Amino acid sequence: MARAGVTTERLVRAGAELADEIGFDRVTPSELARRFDVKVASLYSHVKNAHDLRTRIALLALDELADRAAAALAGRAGREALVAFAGVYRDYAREHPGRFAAAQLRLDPETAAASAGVRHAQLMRTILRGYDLTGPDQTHAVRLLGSFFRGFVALEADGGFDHSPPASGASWTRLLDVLDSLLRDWPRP
Amino acid sequence: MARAGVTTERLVRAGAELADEIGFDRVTPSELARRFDVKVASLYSHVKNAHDLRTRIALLALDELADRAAAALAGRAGREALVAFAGVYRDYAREHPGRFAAAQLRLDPETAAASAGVRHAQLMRTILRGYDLTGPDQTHAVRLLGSFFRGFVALEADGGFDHSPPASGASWTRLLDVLDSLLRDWPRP
DNA sequence: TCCCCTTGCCTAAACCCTTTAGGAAGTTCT
DNA sequence: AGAACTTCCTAAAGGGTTTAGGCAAGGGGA
Repeated sequence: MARAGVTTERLVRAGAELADEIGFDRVTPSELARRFDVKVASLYSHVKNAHDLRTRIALLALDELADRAAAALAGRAGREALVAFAGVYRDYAREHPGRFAAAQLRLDPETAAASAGVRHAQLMRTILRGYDLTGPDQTHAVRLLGSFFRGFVALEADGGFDHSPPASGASWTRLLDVLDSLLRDWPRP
Repeated sequence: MARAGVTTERLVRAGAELADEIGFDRVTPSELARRFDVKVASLYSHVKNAHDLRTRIALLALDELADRAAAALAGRAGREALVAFAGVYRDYAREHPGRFAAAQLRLDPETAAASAGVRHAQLMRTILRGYDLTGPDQTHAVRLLGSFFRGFVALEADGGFDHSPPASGASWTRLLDVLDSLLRDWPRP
């Protein structure tokens, strides 16, 4: 009987595609098996279980995102870096809604520690090198940016900005300006 | 045969409790039926289907949140209002993680329009009455606050701030100060 | 080349969740 | 009490998840 050539690698990659097509929550071993024209049970040699599959997709997404962010930040600083990083983040969410949803899967602490989430934190600190922030306030600023990016993109994805002007893109651009200004002129405690 | 006294109301309320106990994604008709000591099929007289149940829980959470926010904002303005609103939001997420997750369920446009989400937007505008913001920048500011609140609380819930100091609470307090300062001194375009 | 061993995929089966159809028992109103 | 309605039930179909056990394809070694 001919082999379909399923591997963990290909499974995860296909799962990511599938997530972008039909939504991360509908990515199931069953659906994937259908796509590979293989019986469901066959997947369980490559992936521990459904949760394992979803976790691997999440890790893939985090990795891709960190790769793009790193590329975008190369050679930039300050405002330019901020805008570049933010653009990567938002574009990824729009191009790959399923992967982006996956990236927000809650990971258990050990998995999270080994994930690209750590790289993300590092990259954010890189952005701030262009501004004059030190000590705890640097961490606070990282958290402000991270929260804003994540919150904005999530709200946008949920259509939260659709039913009143201005368009979400206008807010995005303007708010990046505002944040740049805030970082340059960070209030003293 | 004795009746269990199931109603849509009690079902949704129990579903919300359940969400806080075991997570919103694990709230299922089956689990609820077990809690009410009733056969699963019996629920379908009170609730259209699983999705309907989840939507109702989401609407309940949005309503509760708006109620609390409205109460907290009464008689406050400016910085005080900002801190009060933010506190309500974060406390609710910590006290009721399942309900909070439910509140972020993606609703179809009609349902969303009829939800308390609209009240939320209104309340945020109330906060800004204490600051000197008009026109599009007022909307941008609302979106900044909404994105930050949502993003921060989500990241905090996912344990994103757990593995490096300072504690997330310190960032929260400090960042509210920073945002207050930003709103008072909003940069010109 | 032949054998063997690993590995990929299969069948079978158990279990749980969702949803619909149709029926019986309890409740309410007249 | 009888009619009408509501609540809850049984039965059954349809999927998704997961494990156990088996057959055969493909690669490595004698």
